[in-house]
Amino acid sequence: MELASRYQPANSEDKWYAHWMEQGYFYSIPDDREPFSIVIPPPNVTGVLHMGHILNNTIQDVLIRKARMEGKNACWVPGTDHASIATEAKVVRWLREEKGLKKGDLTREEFMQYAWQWTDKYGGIILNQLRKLGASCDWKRTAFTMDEPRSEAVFKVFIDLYRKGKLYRDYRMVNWDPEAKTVLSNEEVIFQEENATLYFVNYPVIDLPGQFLTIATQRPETIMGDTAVAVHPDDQRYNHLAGKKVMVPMINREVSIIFDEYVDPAFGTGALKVTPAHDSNDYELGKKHGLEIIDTLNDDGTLNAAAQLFVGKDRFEARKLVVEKLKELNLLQKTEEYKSNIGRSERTQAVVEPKLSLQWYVDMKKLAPPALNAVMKDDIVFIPEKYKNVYKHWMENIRDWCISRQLWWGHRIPAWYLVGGRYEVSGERVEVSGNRDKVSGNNFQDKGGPPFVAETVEEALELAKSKTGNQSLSITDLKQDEDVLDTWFSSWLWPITVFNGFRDQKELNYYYPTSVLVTGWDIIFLWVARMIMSGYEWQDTLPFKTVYFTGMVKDKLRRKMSKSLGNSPDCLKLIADFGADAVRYGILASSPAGGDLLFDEKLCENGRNFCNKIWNATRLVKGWQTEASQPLQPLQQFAIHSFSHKWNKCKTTIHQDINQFRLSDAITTLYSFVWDDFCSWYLEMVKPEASGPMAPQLKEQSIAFFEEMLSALHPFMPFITEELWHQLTERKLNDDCIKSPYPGPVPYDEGKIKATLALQDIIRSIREIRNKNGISLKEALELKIYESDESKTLFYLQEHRDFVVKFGNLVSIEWVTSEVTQAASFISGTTKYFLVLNKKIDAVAEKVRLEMELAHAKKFIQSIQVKLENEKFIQNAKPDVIENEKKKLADGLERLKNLEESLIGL
RNA sequence: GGGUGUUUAGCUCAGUUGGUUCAGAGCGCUACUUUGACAGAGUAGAGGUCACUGGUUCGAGCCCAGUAAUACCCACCA
Repeated sequence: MELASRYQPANSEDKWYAHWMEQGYFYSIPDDREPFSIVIPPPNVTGVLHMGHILNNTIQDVLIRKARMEGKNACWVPGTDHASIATEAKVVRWLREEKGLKKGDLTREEFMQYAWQWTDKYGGIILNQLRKLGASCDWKRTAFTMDEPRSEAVFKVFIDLYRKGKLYRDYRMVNWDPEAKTVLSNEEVIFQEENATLYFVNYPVIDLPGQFLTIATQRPETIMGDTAVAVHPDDQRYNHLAGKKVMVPMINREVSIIFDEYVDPAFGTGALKVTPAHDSNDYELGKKHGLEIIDTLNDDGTLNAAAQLFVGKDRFEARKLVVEKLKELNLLQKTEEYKSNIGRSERTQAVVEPKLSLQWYVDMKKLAPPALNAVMKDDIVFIPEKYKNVYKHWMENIRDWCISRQLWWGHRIPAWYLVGGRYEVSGERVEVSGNRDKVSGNNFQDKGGPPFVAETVEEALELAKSKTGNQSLSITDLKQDEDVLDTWFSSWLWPITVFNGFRDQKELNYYYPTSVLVTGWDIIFLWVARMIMSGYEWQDTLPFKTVYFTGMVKDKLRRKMSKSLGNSPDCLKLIADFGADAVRYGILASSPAGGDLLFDEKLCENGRNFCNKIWNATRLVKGWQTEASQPLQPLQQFAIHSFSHKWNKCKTTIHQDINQFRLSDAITTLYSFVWDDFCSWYLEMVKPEASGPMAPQLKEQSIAFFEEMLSALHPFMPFITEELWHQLTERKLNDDCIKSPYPGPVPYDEGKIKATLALQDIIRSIREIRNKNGISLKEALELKIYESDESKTLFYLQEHRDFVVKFGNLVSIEWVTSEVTQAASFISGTTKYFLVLNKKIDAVAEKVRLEMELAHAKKFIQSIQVKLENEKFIQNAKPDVIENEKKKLADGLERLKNLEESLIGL
C-alpha cells in the first residue's frame, strides 16, 4: 500500500498503546531477571498534565523502556497523591459552587463522602493523560496515597515513630494559613520580597506627658496584642526610659519597656513593639521577659474579641482601620515604603500568619544521620551533583517536621484523647477541657491530655485504661484527634508502600531499592530527603540508587510557567498537534539534568519534522525493488561497510550517554545520526538510479540497519518507531519494536570513520565551488588531483572513486603532477584538487581567498613550531601528543606549499 | 546575612581526564535548488578576544584566586 508523504501521529498512537497493553508488555511480577524499578513522583490526584509532568515522565519512560528492551524486569509504578490542602480546597469550592454547601455546615463524615465522590469523578485524569504521552507504566499497580494499603502503612509508621520516641506533640509558633485554616510546615511556605509599608507609631510614655516612644511596625493591626515595647540596652536614645511604661495606642494598655540585645538599633527607630502571639521573635522575647501572650486573631485571620477593636474584621481590613484610627489620634508619625520578605502558603497563596499552636512533630534529628551519610558518600547518586550541597546544608540544619494539618481530607491522626474531666495519667493530674489552643496569660490551660496512639480506638482504650488505671473507661470517653497528616507523611513512604511494604516483604525484596528516582529539584526537601530518611528508618537501606533532578520548565522568556501568566502550553493540544513523539523529543532535546529549561514549541516542531524524515526514509526503503540477478555494486558495498562503523560508534556513544543520564545528548546524537549519516549519506549512496532494481541483500541489510535505529530510538519516540517497525517489513505476532533488543556498545574502527569523513570533505568542497560559481549539479565536471609525491598516492581515494564521482557529479578523476591552470582549486587534508570549469575563474577573488588561507596556514605553522622548539614541551608532554604536533606541522607545511604554488600559478 | 549555580555564535545550549585542526551543535539568518522518500526538504555559507583581571603550567574554554553581571536556594529581622 502506498504511504502518504507525511507522518500522521494520530493514526499510530492509540493503536499501538492499546496493542502494547493487550500484549501485557508493561506488566511486571518478580521473577529471576534483574529488576529495574521506578516509582512515579505521584502527581496530585486533582492534577492535569503540565510541562513538568511531560518532562519527568518522558525521562522515566525512556529509562524504563530501555531497561525493558535490555531484558530487565522493568517495573514502573504509577499512582497519585491525595494532596491534602490542594484537594480539600478544590472540593470546598466545588461544594460551594455546584452544591451550594459550606464546609462548616457539613459533618466530617459528610464532607469525606463528598470528597471521595469528587475524587472518583475528577481524580486520576492525569493518569490517562500520561498514557497519551506513551508512559509505559504497570497500570495494574496503580497506587493512591489514600487507598487502603497505603493508609495502613501511614498509621503503622505513625505509631511506630511515636513508640520509638521520634514523634511528639508541642506548642510552638507555627506557620498558619488563614485561608485553608491549617498549619503548614516550613517547606510549604514560600518567602518572596514584596512591597510593604513601615508605619511609625507613637506610644505615649506614661508619667512623661507629651513624650512618645516611636516604634516602627509593618503590622499595625497587631498593636492590640502588644504586651511590651523593646529597645536595645545600649541605645543612648532610650536610656532615660528605664523603668518607664508606655501606653499601647487605641486600647490604652500599659506595657513595660524592655531592654534586649535582640533589637537592632539601626532599624526603624530602634524601638520595637512586642506582640508575642503574632511573631516568632516576639514570642521568644516574651518567653524571656515573661510577657503576657494576647492572641488577637481567629483562625481565619479575622480579629477576635481580645483585640477589643475592629472585632470580626479581616486582618488586612483591620490594618487600614487601625491606620485611620491612629491618624485620628495623631499617633501615626509617618510611613515608609520598603521591601520585605513575605511568606505565603504554597497552596493557597495566603499570607502566612505566625501563630501559637499545639501540633505533632517528627524529631528529624533522629532520622537524618544515615540519610545524610548515604548521599555524601554516594551510595545514592545525585544528578547533577550540585544538589548534594543543597541537601547537606538542609540535613545538617534540619528542623522538626510539623506533620499535623487542620483539614479533613487526609489520614486522620491515629491518636485518641480523653474527653473533658479530670484524670490522673501516669501519676500526673491533668484537666481536659477539649479546647486545646486556648491560651490565657502566659499559661497554656490544657493540652487536651496525653494522646493514646494506636491503630484502633479499641487499642487506644486499652492504653488509656492501663495508663489511668481506670478500668471503667469506655470508648465514649475517648475522642480521636481531629487533625489529618501532612500529605508528605504518606508520600515519603511511597517507594516502600507501592510494593506493599509494611504488609509483606515479597515484592519489596525484589523491587526495592528502586533503580532511579526522577523528579524536580524543587521538592528535594519536601519529598526526596524525607524518602531517603524513611528508607533508612524502616528498610534500613536506601530507597533508590540514583536521583535524577530535572530542571524547572520555563517559557522562552525565562518566566515560570503559571496559570496567571497563561504561558503554559496546553499539553494535550501539543500532543494532538505535533504527536506524542514530537513532544517527547522537544522536551528531551533541550533538557540537561538540573538546569532550568526554556520550552519553545519550536522544539516540538523539530521533533515532528524528524518523525517525518524517518517516515519518508521508510517510504524509500520500502519501495525498493529487488532482483536476485542484481550484483552488489562496489559503492554500495562501501556504503554498508563505512556506515556500519559509524553506526557502531553511535551505538556506543548513546549507550554511554544514557547510562550517564545524558538523555538530551543521546537523543541529539541519534537525531543527527539518522538524519545526516543514514538519510543524507547512506541512503543517497545505495539508492538505485531511476528506481531500478537492486540486489536483495542490499535491501535486507538496509532494513537491518533501519531496524536497529528504530530500536535505538524507541525509548525516546515509542509510537513512530513501533509504527515503522511494522511498516518496514512483515512481522509475526509479538515481533514488536518495544521488545526488540536494545542496541548496545560495539567495537568500531575510528580510522575507517575518519577516512569516510575525508571523502565527504572533498565532496563538500566540490559542492561549494559549484555553489559559488553557479554551476548546477546537472553539469558534470572533471576533477584533477595534484600529487607530486608518488609514494603518497591516495590509494583510498582511488579505491573509492565511485563515491567521489557520484557525489561530486564528475565525468572523470585524473591524477596530475603539476598545477592546473584555468581551474578552481581547493585543498582537502593536505592534497590539492582542481575542478575544471567551463568558465573563467575570477582571478582577483581567488587571489584574495588564497592569501587569506595562506596567512592562516602560516600562523598555524608558527604556533606549532614554537611549541616544538620549546624544550619543556618536549620534556613534559606525552609522546603521542608530541607525535601529533609533528604530524600537524608536516600537514601544515604541505598545505602551505600547495597554497604558495597556487598563488604563483595565478 | 549565609550558600550554590551560571556567563562560549543573533537565540538556546554542548564542550567529559588541561593536549587530535578545539573553538562546536540545533534554531535563526544568507544564497542557490519547484532533483522522483521527504519544501515539515536538499546543498553550501556567514557568525565567537570562550564575561573581566591575574595566577599555575611547556600548554588553559577547561585548574586556582579575585572582580563584575545574573539566577536560584536557605535564614526569625520589626
